[in-house]
Amino acid sequence: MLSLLVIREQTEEIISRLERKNFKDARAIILQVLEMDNSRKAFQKQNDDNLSQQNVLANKIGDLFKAGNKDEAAGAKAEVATLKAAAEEIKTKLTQTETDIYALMVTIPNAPSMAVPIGKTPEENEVVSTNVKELPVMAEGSVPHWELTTKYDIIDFELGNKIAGAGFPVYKGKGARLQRALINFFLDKATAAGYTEIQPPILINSDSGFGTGNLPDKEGQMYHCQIDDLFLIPTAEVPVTNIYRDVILKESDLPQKLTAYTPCFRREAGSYGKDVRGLNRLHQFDKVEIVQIQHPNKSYETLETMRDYVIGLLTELELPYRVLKLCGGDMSFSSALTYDLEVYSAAQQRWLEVSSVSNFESFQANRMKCRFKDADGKTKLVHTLNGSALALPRIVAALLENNQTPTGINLPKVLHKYTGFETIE
RNA sequence: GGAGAGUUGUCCGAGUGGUUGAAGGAGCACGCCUGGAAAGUGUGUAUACCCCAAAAGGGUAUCGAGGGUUCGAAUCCCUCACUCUCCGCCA
Repeated sequence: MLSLLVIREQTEEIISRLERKNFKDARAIILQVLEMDNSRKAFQKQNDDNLSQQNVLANKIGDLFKAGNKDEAAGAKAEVATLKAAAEEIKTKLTQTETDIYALMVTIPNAPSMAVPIGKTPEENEVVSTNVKELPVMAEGSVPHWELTTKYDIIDFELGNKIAGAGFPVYKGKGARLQRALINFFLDKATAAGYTEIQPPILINSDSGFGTGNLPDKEGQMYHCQIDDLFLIPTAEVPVTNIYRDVILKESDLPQKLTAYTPCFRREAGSYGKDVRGLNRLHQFDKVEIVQIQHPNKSYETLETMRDYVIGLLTELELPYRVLKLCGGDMSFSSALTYDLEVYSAAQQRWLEVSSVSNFESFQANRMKCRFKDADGKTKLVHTLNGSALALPRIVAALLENNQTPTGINLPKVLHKYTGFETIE
């Protein structure tokens, strides 16, 4: 969530940034937060003063008892009782105000960077770069990936239905091998780029879910193991970023760069139709994630680096891609600036999102209490960033569709040493 | 799953009701000492919120988490979480 300090100090800026995300009544809500915070301060002052007096009396009573002065001690006890009675009401007001502020704060999305394009729908996202001059047209006889997977018997959706349900495909033979190859390729590349590989838990508790902004309100997106009150991760971002929950780093520790491969689980409640056909949208999928914890002054240049890193992956995979800077209306709740990377599927004649790279600024850090000590010894919130590098299913879909020939699918050269084969036939 | 022990600051570790935010030690930072270093020595070394224009200074809270007893709790009671040991089960 946004930090109250920032809201207080940069009120106008925050309001105009929130308006960029089409956040309704941004001004009214921010001003309300400030007003509530002012009453909170007043209540806290009263409460602290009251407690302070109680402490003074408690010490005095101790001394009186030692001196054997029981009568005076009894008088002081009566005074404390009076203070306590008064404290109860103040304390209630304070707690209530804090609860109200918190309830309001968690509903406020992150304020977008001023670089975010204004807009409401995905059509208003800004294309910032692409390696596609003209949209490729598929050769005659080309088919979408869900036909190819059956033709070559590499992914079995029906079998997955039997075992778990729709959206849980079974990868077989070269299909399974291709998954493993991509995971290794992505992890090797990330390691070479300076990221430390992590294998995190793929179940998380609610504190972790809160830290990255997946809870509250987005429970519906995650699978929940009720007996143990644990959630299956929707992305490695959650366990990996939460490594830094309640941590105070040294300035020299920044940046922290981590990568992790995990399966990801998403309920995708309400999704249906041809957009979810085949590999386009799954309940379980594989993804390699990159995460950075960075100094606030450097987070945006880091975001560019991470975006370019992902572009490098797509280039090596020889896929047609484009990079979008998301407009205010299409951004996630927690993000301050997001680049989406999409690959073109000529067989489906549509762009498929394969990566989302975001700077959360201090939004997650504030929830997680991840801070660093700056040169002056002051404790400040870090900035967190992450990106998919990459999500497998749509990459696989694009690889299959774009590289199909009548006799088989030719895999890009970089993958050969990982797969151990060059074509799927 | 059964039985027992434990959870204190960056770390180790004292502390069973009264200036204990917390002894002592280590580490770290800065200074002195030194030709330089080690040793020695001095000082400092949590987080959040609040008061104060700011600094200085002050207040409140925090000894796993939450609740209770008490004028007063790291210290007593209850609940929960986690860790360790032994037994059982098991990839």
